Amino acid sequence: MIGIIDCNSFYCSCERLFLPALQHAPVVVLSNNDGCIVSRSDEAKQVGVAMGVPYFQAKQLIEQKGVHTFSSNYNLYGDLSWRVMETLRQLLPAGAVEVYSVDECFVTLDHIATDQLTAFSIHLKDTVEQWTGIKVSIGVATTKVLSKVANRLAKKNKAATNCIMVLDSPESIAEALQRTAVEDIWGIGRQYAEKLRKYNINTAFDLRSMPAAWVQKNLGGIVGQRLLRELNGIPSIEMKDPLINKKMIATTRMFGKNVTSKEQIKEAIATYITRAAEKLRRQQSAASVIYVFVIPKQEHQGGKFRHGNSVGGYVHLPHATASTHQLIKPAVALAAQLYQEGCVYKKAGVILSNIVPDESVQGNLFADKIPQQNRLLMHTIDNINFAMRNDIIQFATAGTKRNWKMRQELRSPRYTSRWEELREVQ
DNA sequence: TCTGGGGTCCTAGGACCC
DNA sequence: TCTGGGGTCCTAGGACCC
Repeated sequence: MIGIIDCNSFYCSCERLFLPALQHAPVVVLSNNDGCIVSRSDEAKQVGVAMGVPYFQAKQLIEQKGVHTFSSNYNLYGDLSWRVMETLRQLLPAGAVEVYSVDECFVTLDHIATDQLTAFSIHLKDTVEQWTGIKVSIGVATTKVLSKVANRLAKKNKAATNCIMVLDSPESIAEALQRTAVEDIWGIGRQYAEKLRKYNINTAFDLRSMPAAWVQKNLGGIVGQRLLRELNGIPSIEMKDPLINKKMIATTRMFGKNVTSKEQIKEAIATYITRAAEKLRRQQSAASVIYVFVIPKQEHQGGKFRHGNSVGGYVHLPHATASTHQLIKPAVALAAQLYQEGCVYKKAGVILSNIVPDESVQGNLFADKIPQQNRLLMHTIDNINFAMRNDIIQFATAGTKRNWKMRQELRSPRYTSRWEELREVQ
């Protein structure tokens, strides 16, 4: 059997952990740049704050209902996420935990007898809560998709389920599928949901009984096939090896305010490349393709919000590298090419791809030899930046003023990862 | 006035090969 | 006037996830 373990309102729970007075208060956390609402406590949901709406639209309701608001604090969430996952790794056999996102993981439970699954799930949930202070919900079934169905229902009916649901009989599975709308199935997004509704397929139960050929034709070929098999209890989405490295690494940001000068664009791209290269080195990889893009401000024409069209371009490097300064130069040159005088920019980003393991970087017959002393230099900079604070050492291209940086006006202290921001108790 | 960031997988279609 | 078949590789873009 497979379980999915999911932290309840994760970002909000992290914020509350250090402010116990907010334990039962409505809380929301905003996306980067204080743009949208990305996490809500149950109390915030109850007073009617919707998920994903722009902050400025929800602001009035938030103030009126006394909802506590935080900018996102990824240092804090990342650290607490690690603690939750580490706790689970200690409670389960080696290799049984697949971290799926910052607040979720799949676990294999094949070593637990079927009639013990509920008791064991309670044990996992209680231990995580006791060791980390974070509450989780657990769904268990024969496939990933079905465990997601179980998890969602458990979380929706906390009082009745104690946040745990095990689907271990054909009857319980059928009932759960009947209670799940198509758009709530893992793998069905807006487009597919709309299509399914048109064919009068409204619940997961309806979808499960569709013929394979129909699903193949209408739901993205083999993606749909896999989903259908999973709904029918046949495992078709494998557990992933957590050690597999990323195939692309992106760093992209909205600007805190409108950006118009070429210098600012170049600074931003240099800063993003620095971040992306750090991520690259952390997984001991090197990249040989750099994609750089900028997004101009969209002309306002009423109706639905959308970004302007992204303007971007590639550079293929002669050999893969993880050195910031080897990446920065071509990236900034490309940014300068993309820049257009008189244009107002809202967002920019870099994506590194063609990623290979660092030790097996292919030599290039026609390019100069790779200077090896870079690696030691980069390693030293990473260590100093990690231990002291971000960017105590940085490349000059990245700028010193950075007046384009994102807004984060409501960020809580990084309680668990910075000495100078430790929680103080009088 | 103000709308996030970072990923994965798959498909279709073009270029190119013999 | 007549113009094949089969395959691979690459890229752009779509759909999805949290």
